[in-house]
Amino acid sequence: MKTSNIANSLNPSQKEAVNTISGPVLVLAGAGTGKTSVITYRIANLLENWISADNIIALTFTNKAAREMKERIAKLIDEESARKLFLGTFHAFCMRVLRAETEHLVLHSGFAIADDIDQKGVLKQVIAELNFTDLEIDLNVYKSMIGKAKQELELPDEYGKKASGYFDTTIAKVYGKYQETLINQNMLDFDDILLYTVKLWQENSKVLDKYRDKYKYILVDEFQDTNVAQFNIIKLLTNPRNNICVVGDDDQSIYGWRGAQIENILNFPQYFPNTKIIKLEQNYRSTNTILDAANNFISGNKRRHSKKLWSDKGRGERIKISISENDLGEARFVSHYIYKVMSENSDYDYKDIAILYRSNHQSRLFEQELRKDHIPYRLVGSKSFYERKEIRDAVAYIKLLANVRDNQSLFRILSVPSRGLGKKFIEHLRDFQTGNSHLSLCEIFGLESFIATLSSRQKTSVSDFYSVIKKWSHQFSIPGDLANKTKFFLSEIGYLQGFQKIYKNITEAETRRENVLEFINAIASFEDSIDHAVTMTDFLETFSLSDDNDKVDEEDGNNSVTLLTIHAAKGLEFPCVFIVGMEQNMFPHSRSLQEGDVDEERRLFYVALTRAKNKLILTNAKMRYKYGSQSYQMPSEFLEELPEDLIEYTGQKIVQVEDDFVDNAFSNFYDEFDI
DNA sequence: ACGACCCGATTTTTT
DNA sequence: ATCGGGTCGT
Repeated sequence: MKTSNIANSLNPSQKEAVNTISGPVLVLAGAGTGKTSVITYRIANLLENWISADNIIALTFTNKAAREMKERIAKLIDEESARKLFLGTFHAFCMRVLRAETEHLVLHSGFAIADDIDQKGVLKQVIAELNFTDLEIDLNVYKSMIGKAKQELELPDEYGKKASGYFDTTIAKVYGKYQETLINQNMLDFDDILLYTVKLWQENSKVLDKYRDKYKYILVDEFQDTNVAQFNIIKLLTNPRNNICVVGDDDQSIYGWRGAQIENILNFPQYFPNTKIIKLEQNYRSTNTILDAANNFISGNKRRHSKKLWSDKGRGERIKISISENDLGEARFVSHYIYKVMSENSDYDYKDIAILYRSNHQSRLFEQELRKDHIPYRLVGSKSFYERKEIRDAVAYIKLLANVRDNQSLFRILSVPSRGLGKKFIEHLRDFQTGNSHLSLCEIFGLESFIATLSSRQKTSVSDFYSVIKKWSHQFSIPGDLANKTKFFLSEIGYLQGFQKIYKNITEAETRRENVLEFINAIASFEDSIDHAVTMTDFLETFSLSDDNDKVDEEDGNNSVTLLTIHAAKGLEFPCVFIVGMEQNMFPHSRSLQEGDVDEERRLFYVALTRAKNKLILTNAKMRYKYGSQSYQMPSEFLEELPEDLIEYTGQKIVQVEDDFVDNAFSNFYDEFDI
């Protein structure tokens, strides 16, 4: 890459971010300010300065971000360097470390990643074993408390030691046993991936030094989303050189509920003395009307690095606000408005339009109305192909093969299709294991002494099942030919044959079977994408660590309106954006109002506003059905903070109002709006 | 073992 | 309204 190249394509702040090679750098990259360009050019510039590609590590949160950056970098530098540098997610990087350092871990080689469902299964089992079933603590509470502890690097005994109340001690006990169970099954969960890496490095300086020596230049994307564990990974890796560049936007920190510590970016200059702070404020996306509204709104938040976005895109149109009588009216307004936009602007396509909402369930009415009006749409983040029951079952089968100690997978598929081995049988199996605890449940199937305790019908079932598992786990220990082997295995184990038995509706059975075959195709294309023979463990790891967008076939490079949550919209942009459900308790969400932490909710609105390039339409309804009954809604408090001169109210003549709320006391709240 | 029925919850979800 | 989980009856 030529230095002149940088000069031509970057603005002065971006250049500074690219050219400040050593020492800690904090790049505050507002929405749409060319953050990705900075990271990619910065990497190119490091290489230009004779820094070797394998001394560079760039960490992202999503595979998508990593992929996009790789593509951009590939255009700037030579392919070999692009291959040598590490550019990937925190989790992918840490898995690489853990696989390489397995000897220092409590896990054995070939350990597997427990997904959400596995975690819940293990928890359920643990709670039962501890006789905590009647404690009225929801499974998800255990899960999130344990997750939080792990993200904050607290191991079970530390957590137990500082636990005081009954609640905490209960969580501590479950946490301890949960961890034990996972380890016994040679598994780790997502949070463990980070936790184990930190602990490994903290406890083993030789290992840490190895990685410190290797990765001399560190870049982190979306830094505002890092949690305690991730911050520690960075901090450990960076010392003592401190050649670290983090890029992020505190105003777009919307994952606090998932453990992200906004303090990491707010206090970065304190954590890393002599930090150079670079603000990117020139926006390449939106009109100044939109930016002013966003700037003005977010300046209401106290704890933030101040910045003010601007662009050279002129004033643009005012932001529209539409108030409908009810939720259906709102959906119809949006659908009709889309029609209007499309007919008035020949340069707009359906794909230029997005409908953003706070919670997923809000999509329903919009889908309904868009369908009615024959407007093509696509839903982002709905239940993916891989969440379907039949796919999960198929995955459980191959997970069991790759790791016979995976009890959750065993339980899942033991009765799919039914083999006469049900709840009673599992109980019996568990009892038997108590005396043979060194063996996994699946391995017990091969024990003569166990077979002897079964009825003749069960004997046949168990030995048939076990012999197929045994045969194929041997087959799968040889790398390569995964898709074919999977097909034969699933067939022999009776799964591919069993669909009519599982799903009595014939067409349903056929569809599900086709889905599984499609999944096998996905395995095949994974194999094709790698230039050497791969193992099932390789596939499963890539599968577990990949996000749903990856997994979903990119069938639609199509032209349709996008429906998605604001969270899912982060990082995206659209010429025309609708933000719907602008009502108190919807947005801001009632939960955040109860918990008194509206700042993150405000940042979420900021993210929503800054998605729009030209047209921005905010809508709400005076009444909507909530949980099956009517609820009168007040307008969102956020609307009050939009400067008068940037907005205009838009009529709703096209909306046929079904119900009459004129006498309703709540409608007074709308008097202040001059419609 | 499996399906019918009841109850309760119900924000967001990068890996 | 709707979904998932759990229980109960067959």
